[in-house]
Amino acid sequence: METRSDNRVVRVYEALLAHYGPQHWWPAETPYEVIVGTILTQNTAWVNVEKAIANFGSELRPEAVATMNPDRLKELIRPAGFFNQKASYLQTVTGWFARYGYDAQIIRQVEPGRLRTELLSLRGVGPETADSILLYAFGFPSFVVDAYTMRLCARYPFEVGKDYERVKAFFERRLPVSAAVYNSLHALIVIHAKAYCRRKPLCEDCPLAQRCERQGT
DNA sequence: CGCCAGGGCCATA
DNA sequence: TATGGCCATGGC
Repeated sequence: METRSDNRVVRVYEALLAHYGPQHWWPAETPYEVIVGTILTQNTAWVNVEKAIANFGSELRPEAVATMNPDRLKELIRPAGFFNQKASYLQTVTGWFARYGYDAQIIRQVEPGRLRTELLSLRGVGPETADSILLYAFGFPSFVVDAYTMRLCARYPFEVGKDYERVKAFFERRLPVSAAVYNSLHALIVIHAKAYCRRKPLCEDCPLAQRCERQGT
């Protein structure tokens, strides 16, 4: 098991960075908006999340969502799909945020492992959502693994299984402990997947073409 | 039309 | 541990 001596992950990162340019996520104004986005985007196209986010108007604040009528909340997030469960999930994670006074600065003082455990205990927050909140809402160096990351691993190929925690550790062991790097690489993986996923011609110019067995998808 | 998107929960074996 | 059904909308 190579780790630091294994720079394949860094090479992929550098190739994607050179091809697509620096990425800075998450598209949101506040940490709470990131949290809302992580729930709404679960198995959902981002364009639909944007519609739902827009419906909130000035009520995209934890204080407003916490006390909002569930039926009204469902109506606001309807475009994002799965609105029955997601309305419940949103109020649950908002309740978690309330434990810290809705204060991102306070949360940033807490040990991230403890926050991760708390988040994972919430109904509606799985590993990807928890890591997205830690990384993109609060800036902790917690690498996010999503379906695109799994595909990259399978096709590049990186020989790591499909267990979430194993894949997460695989990347974290091979990258500098840096929220900026984790943020950038996850964003690049998604950008890359969107660019090449399900394209007919398949990528002659794919930045990973040298090693990627089956380009595209 | 059918497919699926920046998942997660739950029941079943 | 590991599948499979389920949730729901909108773009293509």
